[in-house]
Amino acid sequence: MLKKQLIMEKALELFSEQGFEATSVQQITERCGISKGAFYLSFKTKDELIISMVEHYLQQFIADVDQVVRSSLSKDIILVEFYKSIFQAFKNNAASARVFFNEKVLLSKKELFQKIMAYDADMSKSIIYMLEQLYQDELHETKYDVMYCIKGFMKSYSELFIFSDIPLDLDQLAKSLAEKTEIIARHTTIPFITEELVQLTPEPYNEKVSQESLLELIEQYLNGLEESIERESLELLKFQVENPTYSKPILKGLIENIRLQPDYRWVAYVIAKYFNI
Amino acid sequence: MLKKQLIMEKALELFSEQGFEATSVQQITERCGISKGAFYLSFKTKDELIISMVEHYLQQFIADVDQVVRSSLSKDIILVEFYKSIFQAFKNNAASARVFFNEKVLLSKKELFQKIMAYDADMSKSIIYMLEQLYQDELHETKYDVMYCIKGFMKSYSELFIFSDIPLDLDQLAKSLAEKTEIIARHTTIPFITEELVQLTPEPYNEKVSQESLLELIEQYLNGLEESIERESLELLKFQVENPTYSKPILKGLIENIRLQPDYRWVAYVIAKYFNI
DNA sequence: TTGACAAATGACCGATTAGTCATTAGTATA
DNA sequence: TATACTAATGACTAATCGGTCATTTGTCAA
Repeated sequence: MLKKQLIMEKALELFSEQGFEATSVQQITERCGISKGAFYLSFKTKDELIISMVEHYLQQFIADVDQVVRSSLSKDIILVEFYKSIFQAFKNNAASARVFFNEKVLLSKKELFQKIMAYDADMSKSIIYMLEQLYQDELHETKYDVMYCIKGFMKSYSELFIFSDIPLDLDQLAKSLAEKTEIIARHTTIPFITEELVQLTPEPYNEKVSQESLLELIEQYLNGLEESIERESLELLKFQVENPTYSKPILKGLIENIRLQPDYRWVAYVIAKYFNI
Repeated sequence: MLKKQLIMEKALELFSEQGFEATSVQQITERCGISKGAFYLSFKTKDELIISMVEHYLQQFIADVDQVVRSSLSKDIILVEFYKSIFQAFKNNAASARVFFNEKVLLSKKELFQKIMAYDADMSKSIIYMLEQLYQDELHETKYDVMYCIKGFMKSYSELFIFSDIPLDLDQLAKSLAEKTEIIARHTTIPFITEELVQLTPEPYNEKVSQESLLELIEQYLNGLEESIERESLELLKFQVENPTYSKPILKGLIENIRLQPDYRWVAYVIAKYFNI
């Protein structure tokens, strides 16, 4: 487990410097100070490595954003907090962002392409959820356009984090983009992304979380967790997946316990989705 | 010259299908129906090929956009025409866009990275020029933010062309984005990209066009041009570069002649820049 | 100290790559 | 036809790649 993390860290550095295809397994193992054989004890192939890395990064990102979106923050600050969490993530993981948001070589690997599209759809859903909470019926036809604009702001402004090292005022940035979003939401009258258009775009194949696969996921995360409140919470939740008896508030509380552990936000996100919380 | 074009075309197909690194020179030559040796008569290395392709594509794109921006279209339609030209380019070159706007492997090649940044800066300048024409002093501090938003819209909405084949109404799209741009420009009050921030970002090394290099470029384009009004115009302009005597309107007229030939928009753009037109 | 097992090694393999160059094919001139 | 020149070929090389596996090293309990 630790070896896997080491490899992923060092590989990220190298991919960020040279790109995925241009980095050899040899180079990765050299930087890790391990042998080539040891690499293949952790990952079956080089592709499995990059897939794991992409999943890890995107899962964190999506779970982070979703947490803000589903939080009970008041309407007037939720947009600001939304942007803050996004760019905080960019700042903290500039190297990852460089590799995964840009290196679309990844897209030529069909398995990854599917997954990335699915994660992107998750992100879209979170944004739409936020917009619906914020504006309810005020946005008639322009909901999806506002969502596209938000994603455009993210893409455009994230370059500041990816291509330069200038220290940036995240609060100011978040405020500025929140205002822009607000303005677009309030004033747009000509929609382009209509409901029909959304229907036309092929729904990315989003593995619906089965009870089985969720139990497997939880088991996997339990392995990395020593005796603690978080572990107990996760164990309780595992039983609940098999045999639900607790009320929603209790479930939500248990999930929040898990979310406190940064590396466990993804499993919290998936469980919350499973219980529709 | 023709061989080069053939190679670039077929290579684009393959890169679009498999990515750059995953495509071998062998595959390219096979699809072209030529030998491996013949490839190396046209390009010194595989890298030189991808660099040429990126340059060709970006040059077309930038020259197209700049033409609209510098045109004498009335203020109320220029934004719409601007977006129309951009997405027309995306539509016509979806394959190129797929490869060059996304495959940022390219960025790991430092020479290309520099060039792409320089082209991006050209694009930014065109957009800023347009905004200054449109809003003059009405935009105080938010000029650069509006520019970032425009680039964000481009990035976000271009996905529709890159990841799906749904037929899209370009007019509607252009109108919708023009409205959004207008709204942002009129209402934004909280800037983030300040003049100082722009000063801080390292000016991309933009080869200033020397007389020599311009003459070389013109010569290169003259080779591909048979006897015609366009050729005569370009020849006249060549003499003007060496020894300027004509007035601006005449120069502008000659440049417009060149621009009529689609493949020659780039040289027209560079000459116009040289003469400050 | 021994023996049993797991963890880790790195030499090795077949496949593939970018790039070269001696050779040939094609064409224009005399 | 003979000569001279360029355009084009593809077998070849040296290097590198992802991945394997017989072997060694390290770590336990007995």
